[in-house]
Amino acid sequence: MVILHADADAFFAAVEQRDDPRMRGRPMVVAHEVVACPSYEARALGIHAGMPLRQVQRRWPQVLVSGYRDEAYAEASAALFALFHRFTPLVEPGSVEEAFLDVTGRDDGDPVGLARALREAARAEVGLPVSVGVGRTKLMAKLASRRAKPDGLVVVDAGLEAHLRPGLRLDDLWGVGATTYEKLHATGLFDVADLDGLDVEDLTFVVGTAMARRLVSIARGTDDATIRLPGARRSVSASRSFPATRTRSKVVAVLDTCIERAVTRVRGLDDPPRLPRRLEVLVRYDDGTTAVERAPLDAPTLDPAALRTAAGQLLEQTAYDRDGRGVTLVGVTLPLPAPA
DNA sequence: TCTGGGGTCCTAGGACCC
DNA sequence: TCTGGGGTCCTAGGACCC
Repeated sequence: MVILHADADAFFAAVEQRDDPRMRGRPMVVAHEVVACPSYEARALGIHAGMPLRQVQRRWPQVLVSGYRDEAYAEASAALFALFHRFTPLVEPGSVEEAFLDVTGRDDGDPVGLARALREAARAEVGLPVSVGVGRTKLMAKLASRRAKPDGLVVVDAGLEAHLRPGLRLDDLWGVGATTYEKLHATGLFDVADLDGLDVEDLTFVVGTAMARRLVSIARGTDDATIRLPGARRSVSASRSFPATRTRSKVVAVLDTCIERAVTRVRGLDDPPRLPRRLEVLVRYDDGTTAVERAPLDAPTLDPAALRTAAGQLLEQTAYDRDGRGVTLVGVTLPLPAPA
C-alpha cells in the first residue's frame, strides 16, 4: 500500500496571502475577535490559533489582520480536492484542507515522484503550499506529513517505519487525546512498545473496545490503510464568539445570524435540501463552560422563522441571562437525516 | 495553552418490536 | 400476565480531529 497524506499549510492564512500581495511573506492572521489561523511568519513570533486578536495587536502591531472569506476558502478547498482526484479516486477527506490518498499501483514504483508532482501542481494551479507525507498506512502517512510541515515532503518507508513504530509515544498517535492518554498512562503504558504482547481484551477495560482494537493493530503494524470515501454530511453548524455579554438582544441577534448561515449552507448541500428534525443551541460562558440544549422540531423545516422560534426557546432553557456569567459564544447545529 | 469554528465517530441507555 | 432474549432505532454526551 502507498498512502499519501496531503495537508495544506496554514490553509486560511495561505489563501489570504495568495490573494493579497501585501500579506505575502508577512506575519498575518485570519481572525475575528480571536485568531483562527496565523501565517507561518506570525507563528514564528509566537502567535497561535485561539489568541484574542486584541492581545495580538497590542504586542505585535506589525501583524496584518484579515477577516474570514468563507467563499474563498470553499473555492480553494474544492480546487485542492479536484487536484487530489486527478491522482486517485480513493480520496478520504480529513478536513477542508487535508486528505489521505491511496495511490497504490499509481506511482510507477516512485512514490516520491508522485508526491512531488502533487505538491508542484498544488503550488502552480491552486497557489497553495501543500505538505505531503508518504507511508504504508494512514497513521504513517499522517506522521510523515506532520514532520514535513511547512511546505515539505517526508517519506516513511518500511525500514524507517520499523525503526519508528515501537518508539511512538501513545499521545502522538492520531486519535489518542488527553483523556485516553491519561487512562493509558495510569495503566503504565506510554509508547507503542509498551503495548507489545497485549491483546484487545487486555485493553478494552481501559479504553473501550474500539480504541483497544486500534491500539492493538497499531502495535502489530496492521493499522488502517483503507480509504473511506466521504458520505453525506451529517450535520451543519454555525457559531460566533464575541466579547462577553449578558445583553439579551445581542445574544439573540448573533444566534439569528448563525441560523441564517446554517440554513444557507444546508440548502447548498442537496437539492431538494434535507430538512432537520432537531435543533441544538450551544452557549459558551466566560468561565469556559459550555451548555448545549437540544429538542425535536415540531416538524422538519428549514424555515428561518420556525428555527428562530425553536432556538429562542432552547436559549431560554440555558438560563444564559440569569446566572451572572457572561456569554462569549452562541451557535446552532442542524443534525441532518440520512439522504433518501 | 487547549483557544475558534467547524466537523466525525463511539458508547450507553431508552423506546419499541417480535 | 409476566419474563427473557434479541434486534433496531434514536438520542445524549464524550472524545477527538484540524
